[in-house]
Amino acid sequence: MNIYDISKKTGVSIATVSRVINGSASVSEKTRAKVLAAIEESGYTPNVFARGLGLNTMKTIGIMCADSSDPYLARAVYYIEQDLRKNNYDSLLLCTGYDHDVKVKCMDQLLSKRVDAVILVGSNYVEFNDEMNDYIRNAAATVPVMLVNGVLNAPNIYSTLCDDRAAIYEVTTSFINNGRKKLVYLYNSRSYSGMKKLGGFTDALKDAGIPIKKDRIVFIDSHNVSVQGAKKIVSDLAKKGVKFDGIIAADDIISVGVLKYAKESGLSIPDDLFVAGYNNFDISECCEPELTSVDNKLEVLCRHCVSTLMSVFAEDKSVPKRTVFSAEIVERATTDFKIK
Amino acid sequence: MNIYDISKKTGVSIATVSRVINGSASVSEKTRAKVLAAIEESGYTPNVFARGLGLNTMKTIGIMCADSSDPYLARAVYYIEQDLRKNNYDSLLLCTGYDHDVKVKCMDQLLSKRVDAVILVGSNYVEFNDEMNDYIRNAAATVPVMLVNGVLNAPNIYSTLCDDRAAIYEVTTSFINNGRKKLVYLYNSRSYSGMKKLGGFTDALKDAGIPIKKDRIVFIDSHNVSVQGAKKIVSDLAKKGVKFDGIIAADDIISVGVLKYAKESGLSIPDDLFVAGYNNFDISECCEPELTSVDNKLEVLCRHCVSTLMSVFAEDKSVPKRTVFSAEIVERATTDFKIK
DNA sequence: GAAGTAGCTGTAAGCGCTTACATATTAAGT
DNA sequence: ACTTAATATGTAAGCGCTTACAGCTACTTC
Repeated sequence: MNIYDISKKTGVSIATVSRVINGSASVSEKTRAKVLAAIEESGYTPNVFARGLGLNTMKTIGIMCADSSDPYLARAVYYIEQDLRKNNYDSLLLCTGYDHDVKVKCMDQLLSKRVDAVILVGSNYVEFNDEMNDYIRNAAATVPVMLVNGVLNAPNIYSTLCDDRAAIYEVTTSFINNGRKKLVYLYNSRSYSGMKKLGGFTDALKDAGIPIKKDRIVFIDSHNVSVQGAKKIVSDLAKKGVKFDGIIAADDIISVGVLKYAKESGLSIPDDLFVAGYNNFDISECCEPELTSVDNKLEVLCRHCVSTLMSVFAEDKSVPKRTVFSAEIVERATTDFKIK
Repeated sequence: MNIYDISKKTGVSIATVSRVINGSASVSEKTRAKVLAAIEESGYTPNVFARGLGLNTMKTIGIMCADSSDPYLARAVYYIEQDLRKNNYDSLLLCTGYDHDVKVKCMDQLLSKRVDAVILVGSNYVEFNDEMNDYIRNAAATVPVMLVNGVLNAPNIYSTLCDDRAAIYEVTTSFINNGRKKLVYLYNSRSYSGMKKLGGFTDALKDAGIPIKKDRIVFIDSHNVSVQGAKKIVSDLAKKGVKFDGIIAADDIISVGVLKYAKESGLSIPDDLFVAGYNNFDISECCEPELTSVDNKLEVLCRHCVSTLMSVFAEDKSVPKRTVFSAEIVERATTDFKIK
């Protein structure tokens, strides 16, 4: 069952059938109707490979994310896939992990599949070390590259992101305004966005005239990013004699570890300790007490990313290269911000 | 840059280049090396569309899941994508939602993309009403269909699943053996697997000689499957005068709602109330007290599904049509099973 | 040394579609 | 009725690859 069958069935040439399929103009209404009826009746679907050969596109977008089982990234993938499909694009998903070489390899793989664009989901793709971003710039020479939560200034690269720095700055300032001066920051990513967040924390301290101490800024490597891992790290910190009355974490799961530590060591939250997380996951509502967190507007970012991509495809010249949204602080029971 | 360029560069015909690319035999070592070197040097990648036209496959598998932002399904997608890629297959992801018509449409879309197989992830694809499963059987006429957590007996359909019925039976029996007789079962899916779980619950009651009461078996529709939604449902149940000393839920998130209700109404867990969930999500470790749950071996299922698919591709005649794994009950602080 | 054989390699015919260009049809203007 | 332009359709040349088949070379074997 191919285009020739439809051609025979209707008595028109395959060119006309093709025109109908592609919605091209200059086909008479009568012919169009006849062809569509034949297609409908026979259940014919054009062969995508042949189509791809001719059009050099298969209406497929490559989505790269480090780990689609991460609730944050999973949600992003979901939103993106939904919106892409609404626009008649399919999604080729690659979970790359956090290793740079794997990312590069995956990018090659996507490009070799001739995807129409690549969407990089998550702040971990744009490295702070800019040389490592060459693979993204190279890709952009072939297809548009969309960054969700990452920034890279180069032709054909578009960014949609959330002002993470401002959000952490605000959280930190709220802690300070409520008398919490012994602050600890726990972070798990040295990506562009990870460093921005960290900057938000240190800037807030600076602006409040609080000295920045190295041992209060703790990096947690990926295999310790779990409830138990984070709990142990806070516990170790306390054992080392570090005092704290407020802990801000770059990811909710880390904060939950902090809560578990607090419970175990009899700390009362929020009286003895303020805790805030980031991402506003489901878990921030599941834990006890419920967690103050930063909602970084993932759905907004993702939808905007897709709509931007569609504008790029439409060769809309006024497409913004970078769009920044504001995060929203969702206060729950682990903090008590009297002063705003 | 195409196969002709490589042909020119090496002085062999395109047929030979093609043979090298496809690893076909009967190419001399010398020629092979020369061609590979040229490919390497020029960074040539075969055009997948042309390849697809010739071979009628693009080494792409369609993955359908209702909602990749659901932590359970997200993890499944992750495992499957990983394993598929290890086997040089790419993943075309479609999040279909729970609406039957959308599922059917998505299946068509996948088939029209000429995927090499379809993997349906999640128990919601196989409907208890068997007529509704025709779309799956039809698909299986074209490509192998793999079910993760679903069963359908038809040619070219392969199932990998977990014995959910046995798991719920065991949990329920453990509740009963510990003196909990006023049990409530909360479920959110009438899929094949959902009905099996429910059967596990009722069978356990039957075998223990406990009468089954309708108002203790509560269906929660999808928009109430959330912490707050579940909390309200339990609260309403209590208001209606239903007494309970044990609640078993078909999903962890529902159980967390139960915990929130218990806290609010001053119930002590596990003394006043046993609670068990299902799926053993991250959240079961985040909530307070930590949740007893059923680990249904998702990773095992997914990896087995992919390896089965590879066997199907290899035309291995001894591929099992159905493989059942046992779930594992992970006891945490919301129950206290003295007797096993 | 002729004939047969095994191992490589090349030729060319598709795969099913798109589209530039040529041609046929129709409508409009005089 | 006759030209001109606009519209509708057909023809055929690709797109870049795979692969059946044919052809060539270099060995055997008697």
